[in-house]
Amino acid sequence: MPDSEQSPSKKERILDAAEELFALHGYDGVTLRQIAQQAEVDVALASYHFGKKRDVFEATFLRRAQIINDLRLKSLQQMQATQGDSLSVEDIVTAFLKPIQALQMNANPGWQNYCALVAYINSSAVWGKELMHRNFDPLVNRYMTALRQALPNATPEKLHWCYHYLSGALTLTMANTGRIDRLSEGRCHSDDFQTAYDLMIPFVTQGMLAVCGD
Amino acid sequence: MPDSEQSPSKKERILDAAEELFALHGYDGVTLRQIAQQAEVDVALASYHFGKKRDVFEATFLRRAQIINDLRLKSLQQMQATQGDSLSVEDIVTAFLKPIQALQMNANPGWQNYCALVAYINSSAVWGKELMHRNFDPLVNRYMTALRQALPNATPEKLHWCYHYLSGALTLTMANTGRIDRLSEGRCHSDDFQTAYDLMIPFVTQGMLAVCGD
DNA sequence: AGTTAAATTCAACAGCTGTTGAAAATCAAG
DNA sequence: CTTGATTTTCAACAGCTGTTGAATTTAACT
Repeated sequence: MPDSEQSPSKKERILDAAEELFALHGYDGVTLRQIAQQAEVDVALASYHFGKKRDVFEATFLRRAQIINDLRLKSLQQMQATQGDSLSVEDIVTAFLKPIQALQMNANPGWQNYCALVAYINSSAVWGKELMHRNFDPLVNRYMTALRQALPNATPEKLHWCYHYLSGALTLTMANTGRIDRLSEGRCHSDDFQTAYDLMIPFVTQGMLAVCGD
Repeated sequence: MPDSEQSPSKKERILDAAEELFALHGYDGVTLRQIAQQAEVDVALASYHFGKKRDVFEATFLRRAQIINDLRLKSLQQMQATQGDSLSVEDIVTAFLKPIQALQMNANPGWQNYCALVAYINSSAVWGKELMHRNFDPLVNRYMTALRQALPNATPEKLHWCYHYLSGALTLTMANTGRIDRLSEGRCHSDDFQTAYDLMIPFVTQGMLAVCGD
């Protein structure tokens, strides 16, 4: 049963609605009834398909997580194929950020909502971080390995803190909160992902070299 | 009526409890009854003192906002007094980050909770950002002015994006989520603010110079 | 068409939510 | 102590919450 060119099933509509609402208001700021209403579906259907409310949230998170991981893995491998086996810091940072930039510039609004959802989970202090650890950290460790090779004199501690800063800048950008629009009085736009990521690459690259370089 | 060396009033206990719980679970993840229970106070007292639930949240946010602004303003002025009128990028970044580092390393746990609360608001996509704009952006603009002088060839757009990256790295650090502990398998600690901010300064400084330097 | 399973809705539940008006307690001042 | 104001509690409200079991519709297959 091909699902291309086909209106999304009710099950998928529930995840679409959950994706948007959870990203905007967080886990506790959304009710199953709001999700059902936006998906034009009965309240009980979410429980039937996914179980408890937390399972709805997890299903929303898991639906696209593997796709992002695959894109980022391919991005790193392709960079290694074209640039040789020893990558520069800029190569690694570029490989890490470009897939996210492409997703957020995508016409499909689902990916924008999903990126904001991941940002919400990443900056959440409670149970959400366990989801991040299980689903994203294995891939992040591949990038950490590449960084260790590009910066052989750096301590693991410094490398992790540098990734932490990258993660923070990336998270706030993915969250797409509109803060920069206000602060810059309209000169910058939260959804100008072209500029956001193109400038983030040299920023993070030189930051890492400053902290971890020889 | 002096309030030093005096056990905190019930009104203050409510704000202390709200500070901790809102920082941990977000606005919708906390009920007035939970706040009242932690403050060992009746439910209705929060409404009596502050009004609606949103007013409790705003009061929690406003209680310490001006103190942070004053500290940061003094920090910038002191840097200008000692370093002369033309500050380096590193001076400005240092003046911006050091007060927060001091607050989070403070023995008073209230400030740690408050820093996490500010991080929550800053990465929230909804009404919270208005609070940030009104209470923090005036001070941030003073720092932006200093940065414009230190980087005269940078466009305002690039400068704002650089501050955005700084803000992201800072927000994730203030949030103190424990993510870095997991990813680094115990090598780094979210609450090692000494290392966190000492490394953030060169990271952000060189990032800004790379994007906005000549 | 008939049968079986899956998908979807309906109806209802016990429990919790923010909020408020009245009662009670505490405090300040004469 | 009496008075009046402020603070704190009590009790209750209407409305919303997640969840579930039964009923109904839709789909799949013979």
